[in-house]
Amino acid sequence: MPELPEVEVTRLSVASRIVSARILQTLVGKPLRWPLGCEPSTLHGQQILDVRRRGKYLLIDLTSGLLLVHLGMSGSISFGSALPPAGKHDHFELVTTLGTLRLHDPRRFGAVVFALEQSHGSAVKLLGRLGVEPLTDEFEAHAFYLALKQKKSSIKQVLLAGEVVVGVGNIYASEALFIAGIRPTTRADKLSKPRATRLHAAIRQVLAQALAKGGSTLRDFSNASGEVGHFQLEAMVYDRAGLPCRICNNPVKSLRLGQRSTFFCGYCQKH
DNA sequence: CACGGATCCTGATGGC
DNA sequence: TGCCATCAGGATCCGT
Repeated sequence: MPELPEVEVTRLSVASRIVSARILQTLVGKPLRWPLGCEPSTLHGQQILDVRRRGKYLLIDLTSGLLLVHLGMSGSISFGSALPPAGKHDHFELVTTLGTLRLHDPRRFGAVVFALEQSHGSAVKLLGRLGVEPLTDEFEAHAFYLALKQKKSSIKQVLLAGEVVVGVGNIYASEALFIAGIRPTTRADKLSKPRATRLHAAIRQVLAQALAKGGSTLRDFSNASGEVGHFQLEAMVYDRAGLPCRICNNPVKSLRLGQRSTFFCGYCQKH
């Protein structure tokens, strides 16, 4: 389940190898979350200028326009010059002069969308409401506190919504809230400045650590070279319902918040 | 406007 | 080759 660290690891493992490649052919499989938004032939002959990331989106800059790639829940990218034959869950391929970029996505929550200009077009609307990048200086504790003051839903749902800060998915949201000692159900606008500041630091810590370890979620994840992350993050609370809290030994609790499984320690985390 | 719920999809899992 | 229900998850859309 790709969250920000996994998407960034994917980007790092592809970008340097694919930049400057020219697109020769496009293969489209079963429909993904959104239509491509152009004729595949539009891409042919274009050069790949850069691979960037915004939130959980990969942005592939082309000579004219860009491709937005989202891995959804089950998506992964592989890139190489001798990939195995496409399987039934391989739904998009860019054949280039430097190798083939392939999106494998069994559940098809992912997407590849073309946008002509970064400042126009429907595809770029996907990027319009995204919050700040958590691993840059624009993610700043006081501004984070003020933004939370505007939100009345639970802090966990605010994190997942991605309008305040991007890249925090269901796993890292539970983990960051545990580290900050905050109950997932606490209303965002009720967090004091010190607690918001602690959460700010916890989000950075959790995401940076996962990134440093190669984008290891708790489930399987492999980068675009097919290397599986050996360094499995040890979850403090995620998927540990009923197991002893690693800090206080009280059983980890679980509940559903916004249709999402949520884990916390009733002793270590306060409202 | 802001918030909450439904929704898309398929593989894994567990109950019977 | 057992069948069926449930769950997982990101982000958009729709109803209140």
